[in-house]
Amino acid sequence: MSNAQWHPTNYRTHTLGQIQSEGSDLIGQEVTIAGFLHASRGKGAICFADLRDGTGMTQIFAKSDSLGEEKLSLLQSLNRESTIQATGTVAEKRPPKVKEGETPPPPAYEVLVSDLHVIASAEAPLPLGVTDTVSVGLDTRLDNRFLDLRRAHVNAMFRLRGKVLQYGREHLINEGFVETHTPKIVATATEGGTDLFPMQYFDTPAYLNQSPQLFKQLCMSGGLERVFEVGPAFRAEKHDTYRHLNEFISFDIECSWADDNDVMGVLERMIHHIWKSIAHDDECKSHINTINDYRATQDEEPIEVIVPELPFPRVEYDDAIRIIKEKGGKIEWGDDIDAENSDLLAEDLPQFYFLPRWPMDLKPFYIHQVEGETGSTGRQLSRGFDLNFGRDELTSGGQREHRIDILCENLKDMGLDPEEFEFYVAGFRHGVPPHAGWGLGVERILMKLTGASNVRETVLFPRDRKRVCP
RNA sequence: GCCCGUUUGGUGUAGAGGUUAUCAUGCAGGAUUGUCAUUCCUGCGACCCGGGUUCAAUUCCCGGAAUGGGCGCCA
Repeated sequence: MSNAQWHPTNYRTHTLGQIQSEGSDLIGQEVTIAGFLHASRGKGAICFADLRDGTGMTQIFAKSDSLGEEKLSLLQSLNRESTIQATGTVAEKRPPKVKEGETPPPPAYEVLVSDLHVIASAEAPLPLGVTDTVSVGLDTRLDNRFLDLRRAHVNAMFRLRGKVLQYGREHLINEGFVETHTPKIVATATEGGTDLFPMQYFDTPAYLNQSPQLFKQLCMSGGLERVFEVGPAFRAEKHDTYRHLNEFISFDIECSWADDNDVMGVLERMIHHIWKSIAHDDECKSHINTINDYRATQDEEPIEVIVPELPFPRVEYDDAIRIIKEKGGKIEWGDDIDAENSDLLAEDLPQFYFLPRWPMDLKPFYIHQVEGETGSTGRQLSRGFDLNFGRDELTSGGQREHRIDILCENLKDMGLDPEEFEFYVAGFRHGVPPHAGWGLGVERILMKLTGASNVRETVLFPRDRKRVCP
């Protein structure tokens, strides 16, 4: 299952995955394994128990003559999900009976146990069943997330999340980006567009940062050339939807000597790399299969990793408005494109698509504008863009305003005081490269990859309007 | 913030103004079994809170709380 190198630990000589993958070489050998008691069968003179760890499953087989009466009945009386350590010899499992015409499964291996220790017994009943066929409400699941995570398809989701981040990082590093971290505790108020969580920083009022935006830009002024950051962003919006969280992880980049088109290129190449790598990674394929096995029990269509073609379609704002109007959507030039109108737009766009050249009025003060670039109504366009998938916005980005006089004007136009942003504005006073960047919602891209219909599925311990615990 | 829905064993559900409150899963006990999320038998366990209408409310009405969905805003 995993390409990782598993060294023996104090509690086990082999992982359960190793018992299966290296089983033919281990036959007759004594091993010590450990795991969760997934299921057990047999209350008589013998007992079969399935053990599960982070690498796979293995059956242990216990008989009174090899394990002893006392430990056999201990195993038989143990509640499922208890953790145990077992020692015994590896053997090939007897193949299961198969119906005529069916192909027998590949050989599997089991451990004939000679010794057993209960590490931590599980209380019954479980707040939610790890192997139960009954479905469980999201709230119950999140209240008992540690147990929910033991379910195979939920576990697979978070292993895929790690892979998305890994391949994303890998790509950006290959394009010369340096991983950075910017502060999450900030003194200035909002850069616009959202409410912030206030907090007390010793004697000074402060906030949790809504994005690394302003600091990424200072890195450009600092000559770091190309930076990326994977970190939390906090928004105090009281939204309650399938796609919003009050704490989410943003995959952010900022790139010097580049415009909006240049960083759209970085973004589509990175997403292409992530999708392609996942489609070719055996571990990822197995996670996708696990998710699809679960989806089948819920009568949901299987998910498929379709590597998107490069370049992604680009639909400029001006054209988007025209297309939406042609399709009968209610919208005027200058309006934001809401979810319903995005549905109309996405009818002819199966996967990712860029929406470049938004009206300057709809974009934050730090977005660049090129004089003379106006839309069909004659109003000023910006070098800001979105990346959508279907109705959902995954990324917001653009070329940044590096001209200090225009930057200060933009601040004033949006009702902000340049003096409050002095720490930021100062970065433009002593030479600065033209630069561009974007922020990608990790949870949202994971939703697209895994078919999750709620963003909370993609976060271990989601923070939403009603939940700060666990 | 606005609109709509839901709330029944540990979990997920069915249902009705008067029922022994359904089913599955789980749990307990027993039988069986080189099993394959074992099979079979027996048992255990529930109507969100407050007020109102009624002879009678878990069921109808009002309020609250919790929860699900849609919208706005955003990533």
